[in-house]
Amino acid sequence: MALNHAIMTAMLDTPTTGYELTKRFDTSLGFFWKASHQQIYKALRDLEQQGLLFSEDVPQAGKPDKVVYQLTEQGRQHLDAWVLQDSQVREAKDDLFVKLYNLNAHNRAHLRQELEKRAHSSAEKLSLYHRIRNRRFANPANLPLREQGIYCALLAGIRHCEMTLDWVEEVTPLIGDA
Amino acid sequence: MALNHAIMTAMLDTPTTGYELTKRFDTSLGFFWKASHQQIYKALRDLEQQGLLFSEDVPQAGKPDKVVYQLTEQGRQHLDAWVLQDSQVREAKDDLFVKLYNLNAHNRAHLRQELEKRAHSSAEKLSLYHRIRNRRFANPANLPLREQGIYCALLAGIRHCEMTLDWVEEVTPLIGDA
DNA sequence: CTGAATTATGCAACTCTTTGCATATGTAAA
DNA sequence: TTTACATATGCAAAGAGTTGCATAATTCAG
Repeated sequence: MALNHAIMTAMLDTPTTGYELTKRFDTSLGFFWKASHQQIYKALRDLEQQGLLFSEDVPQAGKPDKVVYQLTEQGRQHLDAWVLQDSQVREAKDDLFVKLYNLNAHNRAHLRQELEKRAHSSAEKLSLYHRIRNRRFANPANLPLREQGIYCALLAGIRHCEMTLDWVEEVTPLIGDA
Repeated sequence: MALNHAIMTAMLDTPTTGYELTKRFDTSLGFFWKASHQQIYKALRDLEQQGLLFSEDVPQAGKPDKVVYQLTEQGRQHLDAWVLQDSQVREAKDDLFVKLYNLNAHNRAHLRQELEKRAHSSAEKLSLYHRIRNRRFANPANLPLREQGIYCALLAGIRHCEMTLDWVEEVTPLIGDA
């Protein structure tokens, strides 16, 4: 159950609320692990019950009150131990490839559009990744080790987007008819 | 529920048993969509109940009897319609990236090993993909359209493996300490 | 003939994810 | 002042996937 570990990872530095996590899971770590707010709030409660997090109710003026969670020492140890476990690769499941197996004259125009959409969203994400790299990783060699790890993940994201763009450019003519 | 569609896709050409599908989901379509035999047999029964497949019991000599499923006309139409729907991109969830966010002096050696393992399995898969390309797609321009679609998917697989190999090579020194 | 492997299928429990619905407070614009 | 938006949290049902267990026929090696 890596969602729990992703959540704990997101809390390594700073105590956080479910709401903030939800937003962060749309960026940064969220590039590699998506989760809905329903999942997150549930996971936070579960993790607290397991003693891996603890929470404080924080009343706020001008906003609804919030619940701030942070890692316990046990949580930190649990996370450390998890990182040292072997990870099994869970292959991506992607509709688009299944659909490509169905390519025919009747759906080729649609599938070309899907490829374009894919390229478009890759291009957008790529430019976001570039902005992050320029802002946060301008001089990667001098970063603390953990930041380097995050940088490695970012580089994977960048490469993935670039690959998708190249691939779409390569295969669009194969699908042809435009 | 794209598993159902993946199964129907795998049956476009030939009637098939759950057992054969299970094996095929370790290759070909299975590169892009994994499923266990428990999932597959269940899905086959469900699809038959929905009228998208129909089955024949085939007694065999020298082996246990089998149940051969094939697409109904309704199933074919359903699949066609599904291909024309917009597909939402379900991002890959990958432990390894979450773990990289936890990089520290204590786990760097382990994470370097994980990267190596990843590179190794990518290299293996890549050589398998190359074999498939040479055997089945030596002259892609002359293939029927549907085969071209399959070829596009294969090219994505190839690029993905290559990307992974390049990425591991790039980031291994960043993790360093070896 | 016994035990292992292959072919062939299935149930049940559990975990994980998605989807739809729900609630409550406060701010800012129309 | 009504409406929309952002903040902040949650329940419940359904769908999808994993894991463990189970069965049964046949072949083949030892």
